[in-house]
Amino acid sequence: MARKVTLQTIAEHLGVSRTTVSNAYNRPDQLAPELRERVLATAADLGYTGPDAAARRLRSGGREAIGLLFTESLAYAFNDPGAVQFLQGFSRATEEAGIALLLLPGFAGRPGTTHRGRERKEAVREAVVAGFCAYSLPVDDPDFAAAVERRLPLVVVDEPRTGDHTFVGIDDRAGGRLAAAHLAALGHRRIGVVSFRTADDGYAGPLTREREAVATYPVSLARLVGWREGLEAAGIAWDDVVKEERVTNAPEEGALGLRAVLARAPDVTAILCSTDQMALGALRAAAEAGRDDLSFVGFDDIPAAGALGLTTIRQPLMEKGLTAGRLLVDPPAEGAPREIVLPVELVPRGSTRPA
Amino acid sequence: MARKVTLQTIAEHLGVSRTTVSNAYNRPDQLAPELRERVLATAADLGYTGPDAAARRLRSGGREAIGLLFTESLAYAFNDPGAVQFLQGFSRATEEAGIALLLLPGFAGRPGTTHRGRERKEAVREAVVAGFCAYSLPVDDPDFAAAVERRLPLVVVDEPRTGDHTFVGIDDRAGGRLAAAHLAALGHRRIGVVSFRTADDGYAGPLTREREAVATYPVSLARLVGWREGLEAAGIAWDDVVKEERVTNAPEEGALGLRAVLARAPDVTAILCSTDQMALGALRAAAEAGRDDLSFVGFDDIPAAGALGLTTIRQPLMEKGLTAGRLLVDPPAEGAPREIVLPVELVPRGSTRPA
DNA sequence: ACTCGGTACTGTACCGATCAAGTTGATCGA
DNA sequence: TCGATCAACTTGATCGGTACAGTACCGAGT
Repeated sequence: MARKVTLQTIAEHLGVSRTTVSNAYNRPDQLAPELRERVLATAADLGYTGPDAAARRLRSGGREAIGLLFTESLAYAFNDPGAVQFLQGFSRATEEAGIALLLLPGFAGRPGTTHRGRERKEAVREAVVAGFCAYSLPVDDPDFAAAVERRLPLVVVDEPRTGDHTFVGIDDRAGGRLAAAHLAALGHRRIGVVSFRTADDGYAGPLTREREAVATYPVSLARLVGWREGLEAAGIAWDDVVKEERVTNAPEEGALGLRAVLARAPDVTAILCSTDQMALGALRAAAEAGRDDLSFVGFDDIPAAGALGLTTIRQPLMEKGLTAGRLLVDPPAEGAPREIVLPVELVPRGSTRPA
Repeated sequence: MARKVTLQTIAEHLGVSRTTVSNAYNRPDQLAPELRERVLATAADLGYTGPDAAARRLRSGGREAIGLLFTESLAYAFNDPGAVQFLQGFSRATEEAGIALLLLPGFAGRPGTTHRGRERKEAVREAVVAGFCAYSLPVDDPDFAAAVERRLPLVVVDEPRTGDHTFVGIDDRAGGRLAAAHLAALGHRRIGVVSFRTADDGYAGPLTREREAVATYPVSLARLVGWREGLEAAGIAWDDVVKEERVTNAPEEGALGLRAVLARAPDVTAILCSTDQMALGALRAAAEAGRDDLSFVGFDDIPAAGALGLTTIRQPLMEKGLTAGRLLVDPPAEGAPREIVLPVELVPRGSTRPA
């Protein structure tokens, strides 16, 4: 294959120096307009794609992008209203600073790749960024480890809350308690739970104590614990609660979860869901099954929750993104890592009624 | 300020060579585990952030990201369901190739920046990417010009369709005709139009022939032309149509547009909207004004359109993204630029009724 | 005793540009 | 006529790494 076209190639073609060619691009006032034209023309001829961005960055610096690491595939993230809201806030922060946003590929990988291939880890190592944001990654995520290794400014959103890194999130446990207390106050005693996955093993089915014990998704777990505390405070035993775990945060999964709960315990009167997305699916599945007597509480308060009257625990999704973004755009001076916990709040709507 | 910490710094501290330190990171098998530990330890001490990504990329290559350029601010894009759907498809393509996605900052800029500052142009020049996708940019966009200058693989989505670059889009004009013909077929004769902006001058108000003439947003214009052709084919004069132009693609703007139309022509029976987002706002405003006699047709078929029963022109948003992404992930061999036009289709729903 | 192979490192060139400090030759004011 | 100024380039160093080709040393095989 022919040698790569560089400034040098063009310089030789024209019998001028590299620097002159460089100036044609970066300092038009430094050379004769006529020569500049010729440089640009031969550059076009030779298929030169302009000064190599990596090289010029090495020499001259320039503001760097911020890398963003998602739980799952990007394609999934864009399907998750919560993630999109987060991105909206986050991008506002980077944008205000004139900084680009590098979305790292998720584990979708190319066909032959294993679950979480090395590709993504490589991508993390190669990313030309000034810092990373890890959005809701499980505790044992190897990509998160790769990001930590880069030793760049790092902000963790939601999980994994290591204590060693700047953190932005909410008090999921308190949110869970609010949701459970709300149902209990309405007189519900037979409760079902549709939970987001607790670990990355693809399991779907009854959520056992054993699974709770080894959970690698702290947010899922914290919500579970919150529910438990809220229910127990009202005298409802956790073991009497019918719990179903599903894999992804999508309406269809919520629907499946609800059906599983109803199959095991047709007498439940209220359902706690890990997320609004799942709750909305469960809501629809309940309607389809003719069970419009059920109450539902979600979590997150995505826009659709308001539109469809879902009672939920609100968390400030956009603000979370904005806060995380700002922490990366100009990282605070050294010191103890900051941990920012944003408030949650119960938003009662039509989906919950007295038992 | 102290000299920047590099491989060299660490090498000197330990009395070993640069290469050895480099190997500690990249080829652990090339040195004694014990030494490697020491290298990593002093690196940590000195606050070394690991081998510089730009430098290593310069020397060793590595797969590069794809840059994405949006119409407006990123924060806005994430608020636009159409853009999000596009992103979903696009990211699936890049992800399958294990490539990262670089979202370039929009013109939100930092406080002191002018409308479309140089910052963004700089960002385009500095972006370490293998190619660009321009998503729905106006014809005179300077950032688009900057991207063209980079002479990297470039795919234009929707606009500006230059003829010189690979293009992915739809036949907006045909879509417009379908929408107009649908209303005409239902017997509507007094029609109102709520249009997305035709130029980047911040204008909002009646959409005149003069503005149509100087439009810099070809998609807006094509939809207008399509409506016109469709209506004229049914014997409705374009000048009799009450047209209002609004700035951004958001529900509130659609609501404002509708109110303006009704103020000028309370006797309209149907409304054509440039986008579903605007149509949904208009729909709500109509309900608020007690005008539930009006028919509405949108454009795009975003998810919410289905949920709220809006008649619309469907375009395959996700597929558009997927197609554009694939064209960038492995660019087709040289040759005439490809122009891919995806199909549109009328989706009749509850928002249109006979006059 | 001598080659052989392997381990653990070193030295130097080079990646593709930009930068700071020259070098030229032409123009110009006094 | 002479030095000063300026426009239009060139030279060599440098950015922070990695690749590649050694070198030095050591234990094993014959």
